[in-house]
Amino acid sequence: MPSRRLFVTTALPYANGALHIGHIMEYIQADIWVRFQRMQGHAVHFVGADDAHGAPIMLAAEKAGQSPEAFIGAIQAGRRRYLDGFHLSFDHWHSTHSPENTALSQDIYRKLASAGLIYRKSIEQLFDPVKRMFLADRYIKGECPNCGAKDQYGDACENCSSVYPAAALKNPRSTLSGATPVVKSSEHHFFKLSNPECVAFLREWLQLPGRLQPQVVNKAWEWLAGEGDNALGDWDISRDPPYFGIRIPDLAEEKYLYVWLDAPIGYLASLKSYFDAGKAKANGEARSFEAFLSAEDIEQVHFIGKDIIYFHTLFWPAMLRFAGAPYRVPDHVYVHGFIGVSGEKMSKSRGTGIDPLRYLELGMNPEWLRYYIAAKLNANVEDIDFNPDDFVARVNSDLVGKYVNIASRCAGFLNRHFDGALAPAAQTAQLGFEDVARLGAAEIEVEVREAYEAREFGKALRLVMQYADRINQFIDEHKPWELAKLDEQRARLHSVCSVGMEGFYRLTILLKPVLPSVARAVEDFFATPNLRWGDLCTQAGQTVRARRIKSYTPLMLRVDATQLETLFAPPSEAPTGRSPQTHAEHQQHGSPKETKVSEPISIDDFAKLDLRVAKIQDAETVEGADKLLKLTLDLGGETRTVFAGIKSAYPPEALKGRLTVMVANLAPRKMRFGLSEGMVLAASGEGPGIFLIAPDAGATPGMRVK
RNA sequence: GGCGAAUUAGCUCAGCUGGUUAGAGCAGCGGAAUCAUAAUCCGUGGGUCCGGGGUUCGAGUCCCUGAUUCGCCA
Repeated sequence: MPSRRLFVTTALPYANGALHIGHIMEYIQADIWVRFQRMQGHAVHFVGADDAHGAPIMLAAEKAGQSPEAFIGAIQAGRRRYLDGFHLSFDHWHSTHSPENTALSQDIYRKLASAGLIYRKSIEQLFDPVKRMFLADRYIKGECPNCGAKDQYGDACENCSSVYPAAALKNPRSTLSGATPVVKSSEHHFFKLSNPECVAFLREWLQLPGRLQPQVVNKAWEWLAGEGDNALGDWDISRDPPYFGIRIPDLAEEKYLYVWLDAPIGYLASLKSYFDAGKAKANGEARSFEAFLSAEDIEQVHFIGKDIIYFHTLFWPAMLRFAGAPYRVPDHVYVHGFIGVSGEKMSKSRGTGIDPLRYLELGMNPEWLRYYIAAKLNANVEDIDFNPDDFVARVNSDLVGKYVNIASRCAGFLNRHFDGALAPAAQTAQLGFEDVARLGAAEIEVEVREAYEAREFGKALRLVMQYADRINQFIDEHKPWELAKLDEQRARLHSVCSVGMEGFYRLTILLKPVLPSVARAVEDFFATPNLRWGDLCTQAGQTVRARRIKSYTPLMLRVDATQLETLFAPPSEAPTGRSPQTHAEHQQHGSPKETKVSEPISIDDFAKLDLRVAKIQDAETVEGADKLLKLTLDLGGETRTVFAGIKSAYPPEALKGRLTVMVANLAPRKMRFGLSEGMVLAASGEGPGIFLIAPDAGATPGMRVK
């Protein structure tokens, strides 16, 4: 069988914030697919990188008092914890702010220019005279020219839905400096996407059967085939200084490539860096980066979220196609939906998100999440929902109750009575059991394989769990616990438990793409390293390699409901300006608010907050909660109980008698440990440490903070 | 406003090109078992397939229309 050679990427996370559950979901999806491909014996080169350029990062760094390089460096340094924590098997992780990306981006720019696809045109834009920079629509606010609504962004009105150029806003102001912007013109560089040859190419590229999901083709086709006002426009790919990005080459004037041009090139930059570091060679790829990239036998596969279809199905293939060799167009762009929590869209500020790092810090098993997400994923562009009760039920029932339980219920007998040895195949055959585990696997093997290949993970896992059901039924039917009481049934006992174990072994292979760490433990348990798909041994007469087990220790624990409670406990620290779920932060005007400071609110909004000075009467640890302290707060007459996630920062004794500030009108929240009637304010950042807010001397409990 | 997607049991979801009494897992209920991390096994109730029209011998599946939700566009 000719091995496939795959170059796989996930969307590059924007380097202005921590990874969130949406990123992790995408990485899990891609990682499962990649691990599955590796188990088939295919060569996979799986890379990621940080998307590190653009105005939002420049401004965020400035605000943090850091150089952009230092800022993105700190963000990038934090990635490893997530990638390792969730068993994400990237072969390499790089950054778009790198020599490789500069060289490749400039090379692609030059090639597009010499292909005649880049032209220059002067455009007028609003300019912030204080910050001395041009303002993207997201940095301008004013009154809607149509309905007069206040505080509208520079592109569209949220109130009346009308659209307008930023310059049309009444009383515009820069959200960066507060200054009134002025109109100023500048020469921009455009990529001529409307070029007939380019459009023709895209039509053909989009339509290749199997390249894209049908929904994605339809969407892209809509953009491509638009006419009149909906016609596909050319793409503005330059930015004026100050800008954190890559210089446009061969140009006296200082201009930069728009971040969305160099971001996808980051896929290639990461691959190049991976080759240059010798890792490709170590991974069995002898060719050079250029030779590999342009080779016929390579499949280039991108996993992305639905928010960035536009860039990956229009600009990206067009850029690559018209830049020419050694660049090649993507073979597949696989698109997934978003993940929500309990039916709500993700929102850190509303406390409904799941912080992946917190998940890990609570000691929750990453493979629970991998399994749960896999069980809900299919090949469609559909949003999925994280439902805590569903999560507990699925993980505990499928993984612990069904799968791991099989090993647990057979291992005791095998170790006690047979010193861990599995029964010889011949004996099992003689008793008529030989085919139960093998046939069960054989029946689903092709379907499971095809489901993994097609990213229908939910379907794959449904089939696998059916097989686990069969093995449990088999054990139940033959009742080893009764056989164990009768000496003359020894052979029968041995075979029944061995068949159960062989079923467990095969289940492990089928689940290995999803549960790599459990699989490793099982490989050790059977002393059969590096299980591959072929180890299923589903052909008639085949027996699995494993013939002996070690002593059994629980391979996976049940989800502890208190962990989930804590995971969803309202963050007691101040909201930390997390990035939203989308991967397209730096271009989506729909979600511009999270870069550094939250969207402005009115004084009325603020007035809704009833902040009070509170005296901490009592503070105590909470049994069963790793991070919580139970605080009894005196509001000057009224007493409140609040659970705060500050245990790591403050010993309870140190808090007693202190004054702090609490949100007094926060809706009470029922937690496992009791009712929390508000929250205390504390500061925290990317690094460790939680810092409780305290009023100056003289404040007394019950005073309102405003 | 235009275009598109979604809406199936308490929960999470399957249902391919229209074809017999609409399925699974979990939860529920009733039993069995006690090897196993109270896991497992057997049985069972439960659905105007969002509403309303229509096409058809036959529609969850196709068409029209309305509602809700979510996208994209302008």
